[in-house]
Amino acid sequence: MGTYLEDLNAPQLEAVTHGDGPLLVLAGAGSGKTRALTHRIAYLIKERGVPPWHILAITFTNKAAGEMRERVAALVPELSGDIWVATFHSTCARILRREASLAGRRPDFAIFDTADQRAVVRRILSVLRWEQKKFPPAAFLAAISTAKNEMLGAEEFAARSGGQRGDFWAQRTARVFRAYEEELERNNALDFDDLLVRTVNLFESHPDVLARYQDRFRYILVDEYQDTNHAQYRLVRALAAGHRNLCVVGDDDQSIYAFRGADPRNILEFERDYPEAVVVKLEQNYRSTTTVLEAANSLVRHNDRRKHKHLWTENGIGEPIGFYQAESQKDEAAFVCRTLAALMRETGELLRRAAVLYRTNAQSRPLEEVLNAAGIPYQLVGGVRFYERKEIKDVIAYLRLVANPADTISLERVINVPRRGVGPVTWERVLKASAEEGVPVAEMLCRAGALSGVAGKTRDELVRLGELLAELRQELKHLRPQDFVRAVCQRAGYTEALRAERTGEAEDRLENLDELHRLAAEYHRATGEAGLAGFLEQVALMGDIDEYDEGKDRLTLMTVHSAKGLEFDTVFLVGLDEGVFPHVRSLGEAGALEEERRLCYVAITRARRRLLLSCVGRRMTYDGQPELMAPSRFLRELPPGLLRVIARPADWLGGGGDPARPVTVAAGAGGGWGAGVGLKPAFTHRSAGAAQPGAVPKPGGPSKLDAAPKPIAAWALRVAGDGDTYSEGERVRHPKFGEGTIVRILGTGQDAELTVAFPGLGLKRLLAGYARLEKVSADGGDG
DNA sequence: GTTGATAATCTTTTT
DNA sequence: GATTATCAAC
Repeated sequence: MGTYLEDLNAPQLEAVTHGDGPLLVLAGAGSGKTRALTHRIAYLIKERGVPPWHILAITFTNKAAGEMRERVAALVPELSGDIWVATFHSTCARILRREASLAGRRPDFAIFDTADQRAVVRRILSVLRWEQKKFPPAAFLAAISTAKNEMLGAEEFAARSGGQRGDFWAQRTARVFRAYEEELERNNALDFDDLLVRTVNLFESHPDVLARYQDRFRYILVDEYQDTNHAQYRLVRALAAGHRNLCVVGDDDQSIYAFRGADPRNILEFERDYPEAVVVKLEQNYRSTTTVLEAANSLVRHNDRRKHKHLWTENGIGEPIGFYQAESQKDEAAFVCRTLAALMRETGELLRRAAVLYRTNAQSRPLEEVLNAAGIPYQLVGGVRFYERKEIKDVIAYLRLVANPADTISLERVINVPRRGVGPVTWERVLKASAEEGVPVAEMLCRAGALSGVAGKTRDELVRLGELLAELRQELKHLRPQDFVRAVCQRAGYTEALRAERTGEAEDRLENLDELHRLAAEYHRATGEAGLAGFLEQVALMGDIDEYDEGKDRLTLMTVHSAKGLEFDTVFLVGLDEGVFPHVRSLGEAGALEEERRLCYVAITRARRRLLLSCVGRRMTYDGQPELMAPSRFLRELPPGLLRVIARPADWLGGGGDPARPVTVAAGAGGGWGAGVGLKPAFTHRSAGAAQPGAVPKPGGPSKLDAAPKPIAAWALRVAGDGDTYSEGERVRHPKFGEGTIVRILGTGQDAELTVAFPGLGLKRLLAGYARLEKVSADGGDG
């Protein structure tokens, strides 16, 4: 009893691990809910003797799935056999492929991502001759997705919208919806929603199939239940109907995916569907300090629509929440850098225990620039993802064509990459011929010779491409995924064209292609699968390559959405400006604003020990005009007493002064902000936090701030150091760019921005305080 | 018919 | 700041 719970020391968690039957766990942030799930799995296997293959654990991201698998493996080293831990989408894809093969149908469907969906709608609009400006594809896609989440097909949607006569938009949407479904069918493709919907339809219409899966998955666990949509709810309901051993874990305060169809009804319907369900509330937080938690509680109390919950913790007060009002995004980024440097110096903080969170991906750019200039290693999660780069998408498109010659969207992408002399007109001819003859587009290419109006070099190139794809398709059973990557890169002339460019950018792309090859090889090693279906599925469903390098000490940058489920010792939450966070698009509607607030709640509760907030106050619009923004209302919703305003970045952690002395300078700065917000320098914590009992919930370790100084990374010394001064015309050496000449200096001292001309590389803008510049003097100083 | 260049247009969040 | 619509030149 309780064997697995020693580290949590919470009796009510036993209800989660040992519980029978339907189990609804309402768990607050940092209450160890994911750990409770893994312990439940361990308990089932070790003490109940449940064979691992009877367990299905559904997580929200692939990353979470990987982590859960690792944790279970650590708890049950003797594990024999596989536990199915996966996201909803990959679970469904696997089920659909398996059932398609069993039923003798094609299991090789493609999975269309958002970009593919948009391309499909664009094509439909152009056929219908509707202007994209008047009929934005995104609007249709959103409506279609909503309908699918509600398990409505195109025909039902049309019937429903026909009932509301005169509804212009609904009727247009119905038309696009129908054409969209036909186009996907023609392409032998499913979108993200289809994966769920088709699986639910399969289960609900084929009881025999469902019964097989019910028998296989006797214990079902679902994490982040508050983010499930209706289709996911139906899926779980169907699967769990057999053995009713369903354990769902969720927190309504962390529901941040309403835009994607997440539906709070699911938690309510859970108690309705399973009247015998045991409900467990986990309200003790094991993650954060009291300060962090109070801030989070105070914020989320401003939401009306929530179940009452009050998180508490035995952890100590901890450090105050830092707040910095920046002048620009660059200044904000510099604040992050210098604060990190100070932290490292004072506490030996590790970079990988810190994260910078922001509302939108676009906010990462200035951060990256400054971090690069400072030489601080970081890891960007999400953003311009690996699989979204052009060269990767191109090669993937070739691969998809090999696997599925009907994939017009992919062919449209690469038919003229590299240049084959194909423009819109030729493409239309290929499409038309393909449709008329009922031949998949890729196979049509082989017959390009018969196409009227296509001749000469263009014709030859098309035939060659068609034959290449056909040849590779013959090899689907024999070649490994990485072989296809290589074959496509070389034989389609793709790498050749890149090499011919001879630019730095092309070099990067070639490197990325090598990386893709490596990933394919890794996939093959892990699964032993030949062919492409599995690899392409992984590519489509995996948001991000698992560059989960725990070994490297790097700062993490990501959106708040991506951060859900993670925790960091130190969290910077940047861009707390009205219009950014909360986002402008949410300001009109109360429900949307509450979701933004929950999002902010999620961000705050990622922090274990230290939370640093900042706002910018102005933003550059696209035409270069600065636009003033008010500080986020969320700042006003935090208890002022918990905040400590940081005037200069170095003031954090003392920076040479008395650490207990409140800093007041910035409180009144900036347009009308100080008074309105009511920030008072009321901070009375000692930031050195000496010997507060339980202040640091780190088991066995020394308290953070009074720990002996650890070796300081080179960059921290650099940032903290006084450094040199520079003058225009001076020669300097950069570790990466080599020698160059300073052509312009803006600002003074460590904050100066240097423009340096590097021969062959052009002009680079560097920050004096961060760039690892050496002066190139007479003695050649290599020191 | 295709290509290159210039002009215009928005910016959430993700499987 | 990056992607897309439009237009003039090969």
